[in-house]
Amino acid sequence: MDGGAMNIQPDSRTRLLDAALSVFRAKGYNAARVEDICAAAGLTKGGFFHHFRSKEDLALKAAEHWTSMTGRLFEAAPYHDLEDPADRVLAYIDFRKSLLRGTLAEYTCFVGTMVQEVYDSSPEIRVACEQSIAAHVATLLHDLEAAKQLHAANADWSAEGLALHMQSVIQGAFILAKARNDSAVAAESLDHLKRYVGLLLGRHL
Amino acid sequence: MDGGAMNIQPDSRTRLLDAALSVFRAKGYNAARVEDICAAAGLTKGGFFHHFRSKEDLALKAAEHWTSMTGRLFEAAPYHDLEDPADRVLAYIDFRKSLLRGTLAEYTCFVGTMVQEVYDSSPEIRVACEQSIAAHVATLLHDLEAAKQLHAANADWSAEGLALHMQSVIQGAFILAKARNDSAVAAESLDHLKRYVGLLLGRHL
DNA sequence: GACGCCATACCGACTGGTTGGTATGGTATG
DNA sequence: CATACCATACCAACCAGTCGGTATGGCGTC
Repeated sequence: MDGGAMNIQPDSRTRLLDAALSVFRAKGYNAARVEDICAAAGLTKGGFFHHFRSKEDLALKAAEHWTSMTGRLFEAAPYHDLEDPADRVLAYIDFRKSLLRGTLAEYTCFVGTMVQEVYDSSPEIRVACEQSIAAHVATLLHDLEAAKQLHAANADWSAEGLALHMQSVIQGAFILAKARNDSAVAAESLDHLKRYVGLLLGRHL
Repeated sequence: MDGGAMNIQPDSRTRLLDAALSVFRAKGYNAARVEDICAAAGLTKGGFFHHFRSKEDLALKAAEHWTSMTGRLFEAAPYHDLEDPADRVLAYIDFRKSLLRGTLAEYTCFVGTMVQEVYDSSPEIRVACEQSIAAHVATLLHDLEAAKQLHAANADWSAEGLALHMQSVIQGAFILAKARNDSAVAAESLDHLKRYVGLLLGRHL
């Protein structure tokens, strides 16, 4: 009977992790107070420190949480069905573009936001963010390698380098969107990215 | 006699602004303490609050300072000498790549770093960062428009959109470099950017 | 099935260090 | 002596983390 589906809410620990994702993305790591996260999760500080040793510990676990959340999201995305790996890569960009909905804190990247703030002050968080990005790059890499093999086998760029460049563009698009308070600039940047990848893979303008 | 060239150091206000640039870039806006900046400038808090009303006021002035510093840097850069505007744009990217030297805090973008942290909590700082980016984009725009006119007059992209995309890539490259603690990934991303811009402007691979 | 026992989960008051900002006074210069 | 500039000393608010205590529920035992 325990742990059944009758509970409307996820358990407290998961609520804290979800709250960490949204509060850190909205206010940044340092400006976010532990009690902000507690309030968003419907708990008090006593409960928080029952689940996590420290705020930094929360950040580390939240990065893992982010990795598995986004992992499931992209695993379930429709672009995997296409036959040509180049089409899958281009459809991945379209999918990223379709995610640019709602507020900035809702669609921007948790680890990208956090790592820029703490890359120098918390090596552990930096590594956690690096690994999260690496895990996402890895999911792209197979399609990208297959697409290169098929359409640009002898080109002088590597699939991994291009996958990283794609992440650069996406992360940078978020920064521009934040600076201009407008998601349109991010969408335009993804259009350019799609055109570039298309050119590299033999698609015309 | 005042303000003459005999002083080895710039005046205190300028030292505080310079210190703000480096300390904010290394630690982030929120984690940076006023006294950190004072120490870096060789002053105490009393002196700081003689020149700036608040930490936020400093951030606003530092963004303007950043704009004029980088404005001079790019104005003096060698890429303006090239005849073809497309070559100037490509040489701009090379120049950006040549700046990827030293520590991350030394070469990353001040306003890009700051805006990601405070875009939601301080509208004034966000606008200051937006304007700084816009000013830099404007310096690129003339060359880019001329290059488009010359080499891709009928293409279905705009010079301004491409200039913004270039900034996206650069900002994103900084994030990846921070996450991986390695500037090589940023350089590779700029290589991709150069190839893309080259393709749009009729340069081959 | 009542009881003792213990682990998990959570609350909320408290603390000790930190930090943005202030008050005040000293000194150099014109 | 007025003003600009800057140091020392200080304050009040804030906040991560602690701690004593409570509620709940599972589990073995008689």
